[in-house]
Parts: sequence; C-alpha cells; structure tokens
Amino acid sequence: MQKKLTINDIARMAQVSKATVSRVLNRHSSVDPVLRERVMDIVQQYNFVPNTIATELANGRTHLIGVLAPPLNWPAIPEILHGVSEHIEHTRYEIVLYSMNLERNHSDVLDRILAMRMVSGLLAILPGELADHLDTFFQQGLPLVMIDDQKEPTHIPWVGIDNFASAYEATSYLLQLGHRRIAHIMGPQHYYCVVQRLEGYRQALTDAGLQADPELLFQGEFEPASGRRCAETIFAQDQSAWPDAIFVGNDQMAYGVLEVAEAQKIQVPEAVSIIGFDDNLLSAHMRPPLTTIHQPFTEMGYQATQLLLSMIDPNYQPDNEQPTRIQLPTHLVTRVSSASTHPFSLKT
Amino acid sequence: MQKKLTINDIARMAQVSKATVSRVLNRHSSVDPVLRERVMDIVQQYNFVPNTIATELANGRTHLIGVLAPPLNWPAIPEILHGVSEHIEHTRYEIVLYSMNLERNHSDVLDRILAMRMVSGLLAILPGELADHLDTFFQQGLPLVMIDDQKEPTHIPWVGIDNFASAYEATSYLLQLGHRRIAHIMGPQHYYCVVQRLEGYRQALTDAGLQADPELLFQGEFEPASGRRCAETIFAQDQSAWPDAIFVGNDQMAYGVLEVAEAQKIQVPEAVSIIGFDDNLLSAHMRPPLTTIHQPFTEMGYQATQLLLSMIDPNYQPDNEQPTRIQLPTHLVTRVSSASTHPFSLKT
DNA sequence: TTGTAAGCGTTATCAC
DNA sequence: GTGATAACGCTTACAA
Repeated sequence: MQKKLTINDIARMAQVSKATVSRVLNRHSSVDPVLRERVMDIVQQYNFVPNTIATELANGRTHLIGVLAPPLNWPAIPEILHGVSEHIEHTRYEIVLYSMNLERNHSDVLDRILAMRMVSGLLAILPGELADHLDTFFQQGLPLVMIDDQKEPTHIPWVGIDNFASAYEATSYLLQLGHRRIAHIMGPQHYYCVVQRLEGYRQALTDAGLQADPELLFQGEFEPASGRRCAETIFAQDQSAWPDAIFVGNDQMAYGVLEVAEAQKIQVPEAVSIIGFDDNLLSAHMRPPLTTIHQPFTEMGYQATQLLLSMIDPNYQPDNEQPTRIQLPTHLVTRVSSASTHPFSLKT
Repeated sequence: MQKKLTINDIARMAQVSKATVSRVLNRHSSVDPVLRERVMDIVQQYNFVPNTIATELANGRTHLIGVLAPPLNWPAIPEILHGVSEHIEHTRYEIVLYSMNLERNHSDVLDRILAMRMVSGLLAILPGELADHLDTFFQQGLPLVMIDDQKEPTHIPWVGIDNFASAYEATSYLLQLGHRRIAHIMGPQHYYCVVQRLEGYRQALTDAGLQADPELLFQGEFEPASGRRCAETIFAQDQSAWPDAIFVGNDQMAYGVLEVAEAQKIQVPEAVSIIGFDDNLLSAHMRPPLTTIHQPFTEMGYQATQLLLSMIDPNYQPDNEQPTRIQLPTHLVTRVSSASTHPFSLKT
C-alpha cells in the first residue's frame, strides 16, 4: 500500500499551516473562503482522507461501537444485527463485532475489550450471564444498551419486549380456541423472560377462571433437544393425561415438540395445538407451520442502536430517575399448528 | 468513564521510564527481571491495558480487519460470518463489519473506508459489482480476500467452491436417477458461478450422450420470485413438454419452484424431481425437503480469514506466479425432492 | 483569520 | 539494560 498523504503534505501543497487544513476539514467557520477553496482543491485532487486513528487519538474518542453478540448461527442474532447495521450505516460510526463463541468468553475478555478503549459504546445482545459484569462498566460511565437481556431489569438502558403480556396473549389465544388443558414448556428459570412468560401464562389461565395445573408445567432449556424431551414425557403418559394445547417457551423447543409429534404420529393441531414464542425464520416452514409470538428482532437492533448513539452524543443527559426501557410490541402469528377444539369450526 | 491510567502513570509508580514499561508490556527480552516484576505488579494491580488507539498510531497498523458483507438477512451470510468470527477470536484481531445494505453503497463508500486506514485487511463477501474496484486496492498492496465472488477469476486471493464440478455432480445425480429431460434454471449470467454451473450441467448431459435442450434452459435472478416465474412458464406448457427433473441454480429459486408445484398440485418428486444449489438453512425444511448441493459457508469464512491474516503477517511473501484460490469441497445432500424415475425403485 | 506549538498515549531509536 | 526523546498524524489552545 503506497505511503499515504498526511495533513502536512496537504498543508505544504496548499501553502498554509496544517492547523488551517484541519480547520477546513472539520468545517470550522473561521477560515478565509479563499484559503478554504485552495485547501479543498488539493484535498479533492488527491482524494485525501485524514487518518482515522490519529484523529481518534487526538480527540480521545472513536467512532466505533462494540457489538457483543452470541454466535451468529444462533436464531434471531442475524436479524438483530441486521437492524443494528441498518441504523449504523446512516451514521459515521462503524461496528466492531465481538462474537462470543466460546463458553470461556467471560468477564476477563470483556475487561480487555473495554480497557483497550477502542469503542465508545457497547451494544450487548443477549448478554446473559455477563449482565452483572456489564453493570459495573455502565456505572463507570460506559454508554451501554442491552438487547433482550435475560436478567432482572436493571437501570441499564434496555430494548426488548413485554414477555408477560405476550405470554398472556399466547395463552389467551389458546383458551379462546377452546382449549382448557394447556401445558407450558418453559425455559431456564434464571432468565427473567422465562419467569415473565410463566406469569403471563398463569395470569391468562386465572383470568379465564382456570387454575394452572403443575402437572402441565415442564422444564426445558430453550433448545430443540429439551423440547423433544418434554414432548416425550408428555406423550408417554396415558392419552387421557395429555394436554390439548402446549404453549412452548420458545420456537426452538417447539421444533423439538413437533418432531416428536410427527415421529409418534400425533396429529398437530388435531390432537394437540402447539404455539411457540419468537417467530424464528424456520417457524413458518415447520411441519406444520408453527403458530407463535412474533418478536421484532430487526427493529430491536435498530432502536437499540439509535438509543446507544444518543447516549454517546456529548450533550446527552442521562435520566437517572427513570431507567430507559424500550418495550417493542409483539404480535401473534397464527399458522397451522394451532386450531379450535371444536371439530367443525374453521381454523382461525 | 473514569480517566484511564496511561503508561506514564505506571512508569511513575514503578519508578522506571515509560520506555521500560513499554518493553515489559511488549515482552522485549532485554529487561532486568527485577524491574519487569516491579512493573508487572503495578500493571496487574491496576489492571492496566495500553490504549489500543495510541499503540496503533505508533505502530502504523491496526488489529482490525474489515468485513464487507451483503445484508445480514441474506441467506448464507450469517454462516460465513460465523466462520470468520470463529477464526478471529483465536487471534488478536477484531472484526469491523461493513454491511452494505443500500444499493447506493458503492465504490465511493469503499474508497472512504480504505482511505481512513482503519483496517489492515479486508474480507469481501460476495463483492459482486465491487470486485473490479477492489482490484485496484489489491494492486496497491491492501491485503484482500474475496469469498465466493461473482466475477471472472482475478489474481485476488479467493475462497469458494468448484461450481463446474458441483453442477456436474448435481446433473449426473439426476441422470443416474433415470431422468433424461433435465431443465436448468440459471441465475444472472454476469455471475461467473452461473456460467460455471451452466457449463457443468451441459458437460454432464454431454457425457451422458445427451444434448442440452435450449427449450429446457430458463433465466432466473437467484431469488424466489424468479423461481416461481420460471416454474409457472414450465408448467404452463402441455404436460408432455415438462421436464422430468429441474436443476435449479440456487436454493432460493428452488423455493419458488416448490411453491408453484405445491400450488398447482404437481407432485414433487413423483411428477418432477427438483435439486437446488447452496443448502441454505431452510432447505431441509421445505415441502418436500430439498435435495441440493451443500456449500460449506462457515468453512469458507474460516479459511478466508486464515488466509487474510497470513497475508497481513509482516513476513508474508506473495506468490505472484500463482494466484491463491482455495476451492472447498461441496457435497450432494439428497432429500425428498428428488427421486428415481423408476416407480418401484427405492429412493436413493 | 492564521500559524505555532503543545498535547493525545504509544513505540522505537538513540545514547549512556 | 535503561532512559531521554523523537516520531506517529491529527486537534486545539494560545499567540500573532
């Protein structure tokens, strides 16, 4: 790569000081139009662009934002990232992608990343266990936004959904279809969203005058295998004990349930209705297509980025009274995997 | 964010010069073990990490590699990126993600990116139209690797697959199933891979003693809609004119074909066998599951990164004789959408 | 309005 | 071996 021009070279050629070149480049008002033009001519002629690293060192701040993400082959992550990049490209910021593939990627890695002071803000996608650790950085003033976290709400700015209301909607929908024995396969209970979804499920049952049957509650791990395991447990029972609908805590586990149903020739939705949560890309293509709660992942990425950049803005005033929590609306997507109990009614 | 310690602070506290601190930090051999320890103690006590920006300015090189990618919601992109990050995390490099969402993102954007000198190398995923422009940067010495490009082979280091051989395999497989009237829906012809796939298709027919029928060649655009369009054209003809198998240029178009077949109640694979190309994530979940050629996208990302970093290595010697072209093996994935013409034979 | 010069936090080249 | 000191390329008081 040929040696690059510096601001000094431009200054020499335009016969001005480098301070003037800098002022021209940074659009400072107080500079003679004549000189300005002389400088700009040279700049354009040589297609000069100042060295970012030097600028950032002088300014003490970069135009990079770090994005801490789970492996990209996880569901929903590409969608979120897509939203992030859609916003970023309208700004002068760039994304530094920290993809945490290994389990060992823990706080020490995070420490180094932030100690290097390369990013001026951090977007943490599904931070999980890291949430507590991130908190200490936030306390120290690091602009930070979490997307769809999995912990108790903190004062860290956050973008996500209303898990309680969404689960309530999912369950109500099943009730409305006429189902009464509604099972729930939940995710790991140390996730806040899991607890919220469970609450929403219970509340919907209560409001319908029913009581949540502990026999119909199953523990999964948010992965297809755990969905399979729960489904096998369920369908191993006498058919009289089967639920007539299952609200599965996420789509991945629902895939496992559908797999078991297909293998055991249990008709979905005729024998049992299934509803998931997330609306991952595959869900519309399942056999049968999965009814689920749609999460606006791309929008989450977009809005989280917007929020983060506003926090980085020099004249940003944090609202210490009320933590910033953006809850995006979800919606129910009805597909084939759920149907009314009434055999003659049309599928809604 | 509290003011950070600098190498000067450490030097003062350890009562040495900052040069010594720098030497300790960079593992220079010539430094008294006693001093080394004194410095390291302070460093650890304060969890000191040198400012990356300053280091990079002094060194004249960064530890960032740029990744130029199409929108993340495109098929295969997340898989490639996942491969990239899997390699990157074992190194001291980080990824700067340039996601080109807008059509307008053209050479000028690229110019700025590279003029800023922030990245020490560039990975271009599906560069498409940008390939020519990238070439000029490569000429100027920018370490550059293209993944799965869509242009004539150049001397730019490249990672991809053998499209000719893969198409040959796909077509041969259909022939082997007993099909004789094999149609091909191809992508835009300005892509090199499209031409290669067409050649492979033709060669396989030729080698089987058949001649490619121009009536059975269709022009698509690599997107589901174009697949639908071609399928509608095909099935609008008298049934006697139908092909008994279709080799579709990529999975996305094959999805469109399957859609039309389902809508028109044309049995796949009984009435017509379908084979795609790519093995995108959805392909295994189509109705019916799509037979296709699997491309090792994650591996492509991994190997491209490895190659790029080796090129960035200071003691890298370019081989001007022979351009670096890594061709990764593909393989045929047989699923339900293809079957033997012989009605009584088992599906292979 | 413009130029001079002092940072920004490192690394690297010198002498010592 | 170690410590001054000059880069690295830019921004920004402060002077002029």
